[in-house]
Amino acid sequence: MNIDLTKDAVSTAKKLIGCRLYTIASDGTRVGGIITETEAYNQDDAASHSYKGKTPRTEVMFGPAGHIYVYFTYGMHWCMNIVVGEEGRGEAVLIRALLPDSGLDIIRKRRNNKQDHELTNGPAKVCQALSVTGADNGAELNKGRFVLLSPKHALVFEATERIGITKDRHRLWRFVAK
DNA sequence: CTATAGATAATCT
DNA sequence: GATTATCTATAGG
Repeated sequence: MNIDLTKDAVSTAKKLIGCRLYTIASDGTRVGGIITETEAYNQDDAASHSYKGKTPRTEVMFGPAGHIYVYFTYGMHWCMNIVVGEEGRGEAVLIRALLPDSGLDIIRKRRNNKQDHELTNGPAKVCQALSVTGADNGAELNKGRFVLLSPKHALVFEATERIGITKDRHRLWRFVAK
């Protein structure tokens, strides 16, 4: 992994498109694939959990880059971010979608045998497929069960408005591979 | 294919 | 008490 995660959230969110993200299953299988959709959040952004400063929930966001920030939402879903930027700035990149390329059997099982195009095309689906929960909050990439690898090939992407937010909609901080 | 309702609990006001 | 960085099932075109 040679991506520099200590740059700002917007540029890092773009660089993460095409990277490969996996978690290691209990049998050693790598489960995950190529990141195809990300969103950037930082402390100046009213849509960000870090906007109002450090709280018990957002503590990890204000820690060092390269750790995982996991949050629970809508009463039933987990979503995962990669903490980026300089420590203390409260920046992170939400992993919204993957193109699975490893551990497909495990992913299908965890995702209740959904159609292939619906396995990991949403942030809570990614967490379910990679078995990420609140227990993983604060974990460090490439140390424990999380693996992040550089892209094999650069991907073309576009910038759009972020999904599911009501504040600061105008920022084009969602990045989607074409 | 699009549109919409309902589920359901942590977090913050 | 309101909001929420969502997903699924279902109804309709």
